[in-house]
Amino acid sequence: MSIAKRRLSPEASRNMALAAARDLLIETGPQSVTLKAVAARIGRTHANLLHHFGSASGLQKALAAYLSDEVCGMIAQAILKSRTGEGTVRDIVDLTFDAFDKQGGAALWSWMMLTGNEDALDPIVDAIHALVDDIGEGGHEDREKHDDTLALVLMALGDALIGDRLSGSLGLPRDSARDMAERQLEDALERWKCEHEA
Amino acid sequence: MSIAKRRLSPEASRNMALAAARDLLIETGPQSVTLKAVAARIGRTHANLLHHFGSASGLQKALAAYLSDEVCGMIAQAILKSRTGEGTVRDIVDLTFDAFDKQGGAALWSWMMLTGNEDALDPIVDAIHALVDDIGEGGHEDREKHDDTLALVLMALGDALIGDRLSGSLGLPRDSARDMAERQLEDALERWKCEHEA
DNA sequence: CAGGGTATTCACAATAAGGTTACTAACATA
DNA sequence: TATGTTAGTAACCTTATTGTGAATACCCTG
Repeated sequence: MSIAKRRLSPEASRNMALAAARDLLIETGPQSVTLKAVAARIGRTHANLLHHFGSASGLQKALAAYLSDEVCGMIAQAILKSRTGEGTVRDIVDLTFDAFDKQGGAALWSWMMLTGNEDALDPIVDAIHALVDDIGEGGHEDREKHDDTLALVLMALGDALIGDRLSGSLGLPRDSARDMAERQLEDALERWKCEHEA
Repeated sequence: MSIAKRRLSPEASRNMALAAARDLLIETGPQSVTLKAVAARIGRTHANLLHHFGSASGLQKALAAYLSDEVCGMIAQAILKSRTGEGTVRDIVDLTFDAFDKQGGAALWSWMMLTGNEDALDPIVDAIHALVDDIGEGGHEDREKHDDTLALVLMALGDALIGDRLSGSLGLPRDSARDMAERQLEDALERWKCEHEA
């Protein structure tokens, strides 16, 4: 993870730190994303991170932007692929769920909300905005589809947080939520197709 | 909130503390549910809470149990009412969403998950289990319905955490998620009715 | 009323996190 | 080579939170 000994460029240093912070977030949860822990991962001191990010919440905000870009980029790809027929609806569902689950989106986002660090949420919201703009080429179809986007994202977030525990408790297989989301999204697309042809 | 000066019974003391902790959780988020802050609310010292709950995580676990009972009780009532025709599907949706949103369920639950305090989740899962058992009198219809329960709860959790921010960003009214959940739940009930009659 | 149990507090310690300041040393450039 | 800029560090501070142990003061029961 940490190779270079010293005197990295500011950008390289920041990127190393952000990657380490992301890994830490995914592995051990948001509470362990501290200046000291992140610094230790890249062989630096916590004072060094303060030098680069200004403050602890500065690091968090940068991490939010970093993660949002990474994740929204992947989702955008999946949606574009599904549009040209290369990908399926299930791909979109899986990527969205993974973004929140395996890639730490849920941990980060809900942590920001719960700790009231709402500034750090701006880059996330911006990224989603860009993603939605990216997808809806026109503008006529958007409003109806946004309902389904909302439902998909909310389920993905909820599933990442408590899906494991809850589905287990209900006696359901682990990917029930994904199945549900897929079904609902397909219904919505079909409904939209019908209306579009009429 | 705090009237009695001293020497409450252990039970009364615990209940006062838990109610204060719940209010604190709802008003200012889980991070502010500290021994000191809760103690201040009821005119006690943090050492006193340690005496009653053993440790900080003991308090959290007790709070989880307290909240789960409160919340699941309300939902159970709504479901039973809807069954006798006194209540609507929307009532179930609203109560579930409120349980996570206004009553602090989302903050508490996701906090427990994110901080890895999974022991504290047991009472929540137990309460949900009891709720589900309570509702499904038979056993034949359960498995199909559990899918919809899962989707409802996941959306409610997600909505409580980021619904405000996300629906705003998508240009949707604040209760879009509730509308979606209501629609999906009604579809599910109708589907189940058809199958049941056949 | 005396006594014991215990709810409650006080004073203190330990830890961990963010932050500040002054210093060192690498790199670019004149 | 001299010099300014800045990545990086070490040492310290402040604060918040959890936790401990001894000491009080209340209340019930004998």
